[in-house]
Amino acid sequence: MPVTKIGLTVPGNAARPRVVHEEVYQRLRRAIIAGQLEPGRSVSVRGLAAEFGVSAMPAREAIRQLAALGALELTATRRVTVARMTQTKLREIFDARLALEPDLAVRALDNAKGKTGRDKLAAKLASIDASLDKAINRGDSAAYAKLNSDFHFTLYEAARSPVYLGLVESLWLQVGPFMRVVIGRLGTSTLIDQHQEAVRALRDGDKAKLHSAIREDITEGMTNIEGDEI
Amino acid sequence: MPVTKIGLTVPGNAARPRVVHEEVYQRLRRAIIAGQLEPGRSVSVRGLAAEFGVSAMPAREAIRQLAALGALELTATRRVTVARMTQTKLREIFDARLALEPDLAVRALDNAKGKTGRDKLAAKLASIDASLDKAINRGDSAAYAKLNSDFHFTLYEAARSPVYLGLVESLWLQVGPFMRVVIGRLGTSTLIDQHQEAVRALRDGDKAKLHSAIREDITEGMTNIEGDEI
DNA sequence: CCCACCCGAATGTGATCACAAATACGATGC
DNA sequence: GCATCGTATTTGTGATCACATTCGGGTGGG
Repeated sequence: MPVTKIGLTVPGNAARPRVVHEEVYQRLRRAIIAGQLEPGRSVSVRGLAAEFGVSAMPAREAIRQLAALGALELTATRRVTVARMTQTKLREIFDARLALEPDLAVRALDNAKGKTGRDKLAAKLASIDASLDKAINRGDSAAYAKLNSDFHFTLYEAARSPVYLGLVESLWLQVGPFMRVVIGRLGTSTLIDQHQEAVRALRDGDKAKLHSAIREDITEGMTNIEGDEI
Repeated sequence: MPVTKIGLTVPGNAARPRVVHEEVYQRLRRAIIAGQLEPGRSVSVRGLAAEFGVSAMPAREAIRQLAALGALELTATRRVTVARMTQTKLREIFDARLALEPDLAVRALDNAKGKTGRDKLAAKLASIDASLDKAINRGDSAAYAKLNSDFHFTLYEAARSPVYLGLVESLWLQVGPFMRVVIGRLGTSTLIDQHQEAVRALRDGDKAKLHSAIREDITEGMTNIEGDEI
């Protein structure tokens, strides 16, 4: 029976994703990176479809993509869950982040056109960092997680290095859900803000300092978690 | 209605209960890494399904996964092709490889239990390398590409570092198709075998030497390509 | 001879159905 | 009260269909 369901292509819908599965993928991806999904939480095709008000197909494709990137885990019985964390895996992720993200930040600096370009990017980052500080002060760990990812990826996207960016995104997708839990457990009080150092280095065009600031930021996050229960 | 009774679940089936889309994904993935697919070649759902003798669904899922990893490119019109290469992208991939693969090789060394463990792995690698030399001597660029990927991933898989491995696989998936073209164009005569150095370092347990051997191997591949037509 | 147009074939996407396996949960027996 | 079993529900997977869009190839006009 032909149905020809309408409503999928809304007339006023000028939004970027012209396909439904892409929209589902992007929303789920952002939610995971921002730490809005609890590790181990079950993600089902039909459940996701219902939550987004779409049919099963787009949900299946979004899940398949995120599973390929390591954000979702496939259990032995084909069930799909938000990736859980282990000590060794966490160590690996941080090592890989250290190997990639400082370089990516420097690429962003190299890519910024002149002092004005650097200042423009620095201003954007400083704005995010200001909101981040507010989130810290009010102990809002959810907002913290989201703004922290915003800060890093605003910087990284300025590098215009799609390959590197893809690798780093994959790492954040794997660690995102767990970070949310950890931040919520630790509270935000112990977090020292390394971002200002990075913004300053960006303004000054100081590659070495920017590199070490990002490295410090990652290392700090690691030491805060290390030895924690998983 | 009593349906699932004992006996329907095959008792002796300890082998991983594979699913069709997984099988399609693995075969296509291996083909891409080994450089068996020409860049820019169109990959259609129905075409892939027909080639593997399956229906459209498994083909769709395999394509979606490989697209998420950057192995397949989605054109503006939704068509899917094997990823093409650009100079900047190539440079990025090699930089990322340099940032990850030498460390991953050292992890494999660390992970090998004692001298016997290292010798066992080294023997396996030496065996692959011997086949690789034969491929070089007879100018078989297709076999060269496959054996080269076999050598590297045999080493990398021994690291038992799934996160790192996933990142590196993504890089090889992106560069694989292009490597095949380049190797075919250059011929294999100019290729110096850096693998023996790596095998020796592995036997000796010399981390620094292994690190530099892998680094050299990657750099060499890069210099052979650099300035080439893309 | 070349270019634009047009029509049939191919393709991606979404929707829906069938089926087997796994899970959840309540009933049953001890 | 507790363990065990059976049933109902949920779930992943594969298959197939409908439809709009895009591609390819040939034709007609210049």
